[in-house]
Amino acid sequence: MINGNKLTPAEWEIMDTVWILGGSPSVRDVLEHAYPNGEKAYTTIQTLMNLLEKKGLLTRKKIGLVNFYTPVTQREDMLQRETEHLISRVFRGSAPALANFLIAEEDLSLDDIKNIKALLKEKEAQLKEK
Amino acid sequence: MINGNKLTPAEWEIMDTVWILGGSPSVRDVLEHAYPNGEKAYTTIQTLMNLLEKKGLLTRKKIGLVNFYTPVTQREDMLQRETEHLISRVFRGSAPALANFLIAEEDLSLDDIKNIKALLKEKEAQLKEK
DNA sequence: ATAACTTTACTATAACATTAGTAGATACAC
DNA sequence: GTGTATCTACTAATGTTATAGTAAAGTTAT
Repeated sequence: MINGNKLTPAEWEIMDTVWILGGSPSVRDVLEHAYPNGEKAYTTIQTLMNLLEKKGLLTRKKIGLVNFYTPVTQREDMLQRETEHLISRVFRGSAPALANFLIAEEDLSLDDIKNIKALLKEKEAQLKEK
Repeated sequence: MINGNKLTPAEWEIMDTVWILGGSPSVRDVLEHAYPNGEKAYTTIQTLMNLLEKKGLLTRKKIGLVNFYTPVTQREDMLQRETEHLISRVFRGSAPALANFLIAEEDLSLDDIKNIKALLKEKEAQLKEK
């Protein structure tokens, strides 16, 4: 979990791009992938990525002139973190409440439901095993 | 959905307290419920609640000396808004992805699973009906 | 070896979020 | 009716996030 720093929206966009690109992208890599039409300045991304290094979410290594940034966590860790944040803040700490809400309010197809059911079955078996 | 303004954490705390209290609480009501040990100053809450009025999330009505603030939206609208925000930002727009993650990664009890199954069954019936 | 380009490090600024102080009005207890 | 407390409206200070400019250094193509 690295540390308690919450990712800001701009930071999340950067991290997500880094994860999508995979490996150790440079500032330019991220810029071109995330903002292909110059929506943000090169130096903006640079500043943010250096900030993310300071926060411990990226490490960087200079090769020749260029810095390459490697993510410290997996994207999955962030899913966890963000989901738990939603649950605690909005669903008052209840994961089932979020699950219920999802099923009741979000558009799920019959296929989706089938998948979820299968997953539940698995999970159930797992739990009973103990 | 009122408008595009995203609730900040401090604002969310206020709104949540207003919803919990129900009706049309005053600044003092919110302060005492949310920060019973003087964690924040009266005027801080006041400022925030007036801001929330400006943003269109609360309306206020002065009775005698005191302002009473009424929420414009239901808490459920916010659940929706926040959940969809998470889905789009973190789960790349896929509600089923969040559902899967929830089941796989969050601690659900056998009872929880039973409940979810029941809900799914209902939803399924609903979908097939059409 | 110089001009054009890229990258870095550093700095600046603007916007937004958070917190709270102060002055003046009103209410109330006595 | 005067003192105490409460509330409002207004304003200010501080912190955080987001954006980008500039100067200097490295790279490359001619």
